[in-house]
Amino acid sequence: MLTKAEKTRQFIIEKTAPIFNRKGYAGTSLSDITEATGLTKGSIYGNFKNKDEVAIAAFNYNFDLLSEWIKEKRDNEPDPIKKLKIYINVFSNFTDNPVLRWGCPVLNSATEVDDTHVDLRENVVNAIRKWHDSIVKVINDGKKNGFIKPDVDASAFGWTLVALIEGGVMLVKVTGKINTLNAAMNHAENIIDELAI
Amino acid sequence: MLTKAEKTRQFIIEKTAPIFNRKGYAGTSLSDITEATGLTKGSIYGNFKNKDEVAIAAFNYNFDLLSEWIKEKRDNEPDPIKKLKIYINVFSNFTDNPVLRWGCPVLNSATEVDDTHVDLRENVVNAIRKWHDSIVKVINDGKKNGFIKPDVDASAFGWTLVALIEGGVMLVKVTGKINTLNAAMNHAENIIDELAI
DNA sequence: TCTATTTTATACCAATCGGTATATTTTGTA
DNA sequence: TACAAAATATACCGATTGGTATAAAATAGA
Repeated sequence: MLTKAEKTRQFIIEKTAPIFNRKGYAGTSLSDITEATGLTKGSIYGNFKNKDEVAIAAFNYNFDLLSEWIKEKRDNEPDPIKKLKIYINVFSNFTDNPVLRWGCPVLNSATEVDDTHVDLRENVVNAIRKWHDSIVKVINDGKKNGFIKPDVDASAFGWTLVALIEGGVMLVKVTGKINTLNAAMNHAENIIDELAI
Repeated sequence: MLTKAEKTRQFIIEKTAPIFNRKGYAGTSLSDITEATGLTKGSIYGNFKNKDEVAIAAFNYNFDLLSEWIKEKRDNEPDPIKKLKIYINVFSNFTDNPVLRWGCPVLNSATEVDDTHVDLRENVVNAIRKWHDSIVKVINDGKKNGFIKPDVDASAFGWTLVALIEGGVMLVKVTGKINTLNAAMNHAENIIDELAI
């Protein structure tokens, strides 16, 4: 059974995760946190060491939520080509996703995090690596099962795909023009199709 | 002749531009500005209305510096395919560039700027548009002169290229692994080659 | 139900934030 | 060189920042 504190901790994470994603680490203040939760500073600091710890928990919560969203759709799809297109689909329809609606946590955190927030940075790098690994795995499985060309550089393709997605998300977020993201995602779909044997 | 104030204004911009690029708008404080310039608040506010105005001037200074860096190399190159590859080359060797060494101003500002900083946002959007336009122009000129396939969607290609570049820059900045950017840039080179007739 | 422990609230801290009124200094010109 | 105007420095403002010591309240086990 969850103790009161564990429940409160989870409650704080859930309530502040969207705020950290939207306003960033530096942009989210303690008063933002107390306001969103209805709790006081004493309660926040009783459950977290400092703001960094809340930020890290919030980032991981956001990333896990997004990963789960993708994983569900991906696992229902046997064809590796279609598996890869799930990523494109999710980000193309980013407004449907409760996390992405307020921006991509990876992109938002990645640009903000500098050398002063070492712990948060480590978590972001780890998240990106997990994401990349999941793409590489789909490709390698696809090779094994004869769906994807054996000479494809899975790692390089993975980074290219992530770059296209994140760059596209950045463009649509700042310009407000969906065609910017669409252009990048259409291209991504094309290069995914070219992986097929 | 430049008045004293005009010279000071320029001096403030030059000294703070790298800081705004590295630490972001919210992350750069007035004391960062006074420290970097050796001036006092009074002098800063005598030449700028507020911090926003300094941030905007710094962003435009960074972007113009980067644009000029690219334009010089691009104008020396008659072949449109090679012209396009200049963009890739500049970002691949981002450590050589005095602006990019501290991050891409477009990427850094784009993710941070929200609805509260309308003016800065407008400047960022404008910069991205200029960048996109310059790519579109190279492609259209290339079509006219028979170097580039006539059925290429110049606008879509431009957004795809920008997405690849910015996504790649984000990846290398946060992971510290150059192969992430290289993968995206190698792919970009390939799709540029495919434009050729 | 009593009590020890955990959890939350209150009240405060020094430091820093962006910004401004005013005094001082520097500048360009007559 | 004198003097008005422009530019810079000083000293301050209230608000907010992240954080903490301690008191009050809620919880859980006996």
